[in-house]
Amino acid sequence: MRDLNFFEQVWAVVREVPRGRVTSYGAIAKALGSPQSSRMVGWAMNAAHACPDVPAHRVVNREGLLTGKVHFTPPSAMQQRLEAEGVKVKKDKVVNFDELFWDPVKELGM
DNA sequence: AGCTTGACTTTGA
DNA sequence: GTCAAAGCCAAGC
Repeated sequence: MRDLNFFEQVWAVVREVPRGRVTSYGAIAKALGSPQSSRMVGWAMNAAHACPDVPAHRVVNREGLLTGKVHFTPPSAMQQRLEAEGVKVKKDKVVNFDELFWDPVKELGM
């Protein structure tokens, strides 16, 4: 893990996110050791956009809001994919986010 | 080569 | 309780 760049680490975590589940930038950043590096998670997602193995649509902000949907192609693809996985999205916001939230630190034992 | 911005979060006032 | 600032790493200009 330490040998990988920040992006690689982020991708590794996001890739472990179960289908129909969502996580937050802060949770991933925290799992990497720096809760405040959540911004980089966003950049990582931007780079991960080219990686089909990295479900960036399952990554939302800490409010469960699809803040990065505008970076998708098309932007509505994010919500569409989430709904396709069983995740209800209302007004760009994940419904039952608290239940659907997937914490890498807790699940991965970090 | 250096400064600014960026898909966020936490903490301080 | 709400507003403002700091912090993180990388890419763009």
